[in-house]
Amino acid sequence: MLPTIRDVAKEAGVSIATVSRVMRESEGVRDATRLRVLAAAAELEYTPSHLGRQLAERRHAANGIVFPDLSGPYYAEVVLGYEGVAAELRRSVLILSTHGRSDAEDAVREMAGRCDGLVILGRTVSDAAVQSLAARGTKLVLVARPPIGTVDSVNAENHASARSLTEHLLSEGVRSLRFVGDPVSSPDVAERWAGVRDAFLRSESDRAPELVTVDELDEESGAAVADAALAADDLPDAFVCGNDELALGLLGRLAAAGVDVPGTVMVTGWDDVMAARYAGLTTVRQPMRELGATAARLLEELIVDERTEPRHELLPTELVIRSSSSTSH
Amino acid sequence: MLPTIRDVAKEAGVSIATVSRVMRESEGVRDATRLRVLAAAAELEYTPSHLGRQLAERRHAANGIVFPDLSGPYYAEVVLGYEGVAAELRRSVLILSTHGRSDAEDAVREMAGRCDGLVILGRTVSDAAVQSLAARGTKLVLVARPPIGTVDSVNAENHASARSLTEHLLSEGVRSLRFVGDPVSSPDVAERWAGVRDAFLRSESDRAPELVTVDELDEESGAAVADAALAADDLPDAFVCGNDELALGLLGRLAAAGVDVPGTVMVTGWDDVMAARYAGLTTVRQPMRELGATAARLLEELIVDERTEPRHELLPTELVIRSSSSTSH
DNA sequence: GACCGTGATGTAACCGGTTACAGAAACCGG
DNA sequence: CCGGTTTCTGTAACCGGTTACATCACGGTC
Repeated sequence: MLPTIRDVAKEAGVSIATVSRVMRESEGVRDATRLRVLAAAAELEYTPSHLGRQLAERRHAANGIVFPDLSGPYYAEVVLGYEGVAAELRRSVLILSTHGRSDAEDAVREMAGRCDGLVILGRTVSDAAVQSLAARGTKLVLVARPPIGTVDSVNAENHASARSLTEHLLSEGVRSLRFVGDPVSSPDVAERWAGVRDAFLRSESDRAPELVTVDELDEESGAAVADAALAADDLPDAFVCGNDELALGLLGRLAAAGVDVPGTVMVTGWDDVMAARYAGLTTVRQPMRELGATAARLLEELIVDERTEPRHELLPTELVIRSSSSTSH
Repeated sequence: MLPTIRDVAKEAGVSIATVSRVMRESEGVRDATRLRVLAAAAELEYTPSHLGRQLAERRHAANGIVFPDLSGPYYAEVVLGYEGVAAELRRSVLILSTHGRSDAEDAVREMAGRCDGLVILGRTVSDAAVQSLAARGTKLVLVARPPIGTVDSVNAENHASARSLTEHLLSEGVRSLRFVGDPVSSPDVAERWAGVRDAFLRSESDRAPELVTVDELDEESGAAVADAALAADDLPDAFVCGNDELALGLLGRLAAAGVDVPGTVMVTGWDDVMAARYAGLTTVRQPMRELGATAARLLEELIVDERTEPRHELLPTELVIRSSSSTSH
């Protein structure tokens, strides 16, 4: 059994209140007493229990972050950005992946009970669950998800970059475009699709852009889309994918089939994950770390400053043109 | 203020002990009473406080995982593998990156005070710190780090795959080899370098393998190594890198300089991160997720079963030959 | 020498649960 | 209808800290 504050008090011949004051570095303890307590604490290798302290102070000094499914590089980067700032603020970080689990909302609620605040990435929990957490006073920041009620949010700009991307493709001679993604499960993807469609329709293109819905935003799904298109001998001028992993999967399958990219078909992704650079994939760069870091700062404000008026951050993105959509790169 | 067990007791007209029994689903509560308590709990939207519960039970139902620096894809994967299993076991997961911080050991100790057990990746904390945690009774599992005392460990096999890799390179005609990495800060890298050197020396090669030490195992360092070699006009037949990120950085710079890979120089990495596939990088695949998952299971055994004899797991690896070291791929 | 103010320390209530043990209620057979 | 079980519920101590308030010792002042 680890030593408690009472053991130290007995060892030093003082009361537990004095030990507490010394450990918390409060004022009003005589130097002689302080040294005696410190000596006793060192002797017993005493460290104050977080549990006792947290219960008395009614705070956790810990925040949580919830992310979906078996996150690829995108979420990992966001979480790392978050962790960096949280650690600076001397807060512990709890993570929770809702991967597949049907009891995700329970798990989130459970985590809320261990934290002073929560960051929620994407559509991991229902709007109703977010509302109910907020109603119970849980401090919340949403990332990659549109604001709900008066809950803070951090998002990357999607519309403008969707327009730039589409205009780039049009200027490269693209006349038919197929968007790959799942606008329902990912708010980001929904905005991207809307932005691409609008920009495409605004041009004098002959065909409306198509939408191919996939279940998961991963390489496998991208490969499946490529297979289907190859089997039907139905390739558009460009595949615009909702994220890089879809695009990479698609690209790999097209290359295996000997299709000329970008000659026959162009492919673009979104996020600019590390692999995109090496695959020569045109994409839209998101500040992934910065998304997490910003969320951590907003959450801290909510907890420490008791800020009440909501804030919504929109971080800039950047079109990155590579060889998968351009002959000059 | 959130409702407490006393509020529910008053609302239901019972004692707090009864409420506790109902919430814990203990035996021996009459159905009529149980329903009354559940109704009161629902009415007040009561959820038991983790803090109070944990203090009374003297357990956290949470584990921590410590990883170095601002981890690239490798650590992210290990953490995800860990999280998946921990969540199944209904344990919360705390993460801590020791990135640069000089007070890393304090932070780890702090985290130990919040958890029932800890997984430590790589050389994030000193051997002495590990020993001292173990001595205080903290349940520990080391990953990607050789065993210390009687502390559990999980590692990927390095020697055999280092030999396979080296033999592959020799069979491709490599006569001079330069290893890139930091054997001091990473035990894995140290083993890899030792394995490569041994295998290379055992052949009838004319030159001993060289070692180039870098500060960080990232793309930037790899690029710097390439730059230095190019500037000195001193390219070996093969760069064998301690991880994929070094290799990718190196590869990118060589490609930019118009050097023929694998014709003029071959490049290999380690880990098989996602980007390695798209860069055509020869590497050694590690079961990254499985490393984390195994660590989670070992830790659970330590905590639940009070197992005392240490276990050391060695997970298999696999040589993956791609175009960066082979003309036939 | 009595009085008072100040600063150091101790006492005890409290944070929100769990649980050993005591006590009450319900049930049983005779 | 009574005593003995059995089953349910309540009381109170405890987990390990924090902190408001009481107390006490001490030094200074008149």
